[in-house]
Amino acid sequence: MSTWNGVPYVSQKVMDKRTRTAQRRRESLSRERIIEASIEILDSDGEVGLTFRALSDRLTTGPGAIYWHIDNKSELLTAACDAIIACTVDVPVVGMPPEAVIRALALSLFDTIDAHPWIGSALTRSPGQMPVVRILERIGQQIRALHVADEEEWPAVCALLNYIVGVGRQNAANAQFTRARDLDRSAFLGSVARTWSQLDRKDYPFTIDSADRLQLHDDRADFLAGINLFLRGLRLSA
Amino acid sequence: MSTWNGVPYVSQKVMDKRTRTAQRRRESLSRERIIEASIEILDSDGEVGLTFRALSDRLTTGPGAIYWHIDNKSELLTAACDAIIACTVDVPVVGMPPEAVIRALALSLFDTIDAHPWIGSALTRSPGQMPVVRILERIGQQIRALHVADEEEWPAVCALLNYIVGVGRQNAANAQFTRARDLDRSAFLGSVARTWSQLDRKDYPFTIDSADRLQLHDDRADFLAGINLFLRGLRLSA
DNA sequence: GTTAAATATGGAACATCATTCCAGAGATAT
DNA sequence: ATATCTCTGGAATGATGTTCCATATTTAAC
Repeated sequence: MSTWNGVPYVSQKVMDKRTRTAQRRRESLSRERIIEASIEILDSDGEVGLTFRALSDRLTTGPGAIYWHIDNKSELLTAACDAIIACTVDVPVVGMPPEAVIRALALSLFDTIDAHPWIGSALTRSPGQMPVVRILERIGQQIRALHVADEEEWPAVCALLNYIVGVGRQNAANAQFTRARDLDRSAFLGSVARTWSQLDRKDYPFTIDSADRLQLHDDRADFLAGINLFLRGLRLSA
Repeated sequence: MSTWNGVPYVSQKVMDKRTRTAQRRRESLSRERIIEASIEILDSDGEVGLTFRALSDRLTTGPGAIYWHIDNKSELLTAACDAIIACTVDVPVVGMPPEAVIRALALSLFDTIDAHPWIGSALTRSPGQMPVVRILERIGQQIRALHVADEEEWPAVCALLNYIVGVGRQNAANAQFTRARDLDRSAFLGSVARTWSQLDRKDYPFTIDSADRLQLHDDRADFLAGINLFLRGLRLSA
């Protein structure tokens, strides 16, 4: 069963058939159910927890049955990611100025990736495909509304998109790094800060001074500050 | 043999002994030689090509011998990444204004990640560790030289760092995606553009209009444009 | 209503990977 | 000379993504 990302992937005919044959299993296997179960596993056990064994256990089936509905693991991750991004990107827009919408959109994405760290890597894995395109489109519409110079439009959207996804991914990596070592956030930051402060001041003056700030800093606030820097730069050019 | 990233990892005593026992193998195995061979494999066959089998074949030894010098694959990737970043970050600074140094630094990193796509993911994998700290320090010093408001300094450095690494990673993912499908860059962009232009204009007006620009755009120029947006925003605040 | 094809299932098998184990070789220290 | 440490490399382990296939169920054709 082949599909294009994010676009309705089952024809109406197939859908009807599947509904009628629901008795084959108590709950018939379907792409939706597989993605749903994948998201549950990803949220509870992280990216490493999603194996075809764990997945077929949860769905009480074998790996072969899953492969009937899904091409491979990469596609599964992208689809799971898209299912969540599709909701995230649906942020109220009514009558807000473009810059406010961009801020809201960015924060919404930040919070979502924070809640589902595995999304970060999934987003990078599938360039030009649905989940990223959803974000691209929303940002693009708002940048257009800002009436930036024509030749600045595309680079600006690219930069924002890359920044948002980039920070999200980094946050995800931090979370994963922390989880893998059975630490919490402050313990993780503490250990990094300790390492930094032991560096040679001659070579790493800035990093050493940053060790303290690192422990106090607020990821979300820093993220927003970066967005604001972008927006300020854009305003100056317009 | 345990080590802290990037800091000299063999005591002088051990080093001496190893030099003396070079006859054990024609070329004695060492952390350096392993990292060197890893970089060669990574550059020629990409991240998926670096397996312990391929590595021990190239070094004509077994996996066990490698594990005597290296803790695990993740550490190996970080070390290989650091070996390259250490050179990359060493960009001439003499008498250039801070903004110019930042631009040079950013472009140097962009080009390096472009030449060694595997660096992109390696950078994200090890938050707070050596390769990233090298970049953090260089950017931090330049932002300091810009005399930004104190509370803006850290967020600005964070944003720049995340942007640079984020774009680098995305570029790497594109390259990997392209390579995995045996395409070249323009073929890849072409297929994405084709997909985009088949979207529903009602929902994706911006993306559809971007399909053409996508094929013509220059990654490096767009990257630099993003850097400039940042710098402009910073200038406005100072 | 019977039959042939299509759809769907799940368990076994396969190839590959990172990693561990271990028997032993070479060098050093006593 | 003997015991200890350093280092090697091949074999074994366990887990993974993916493929294969025998089988069951449903649909389409006659």
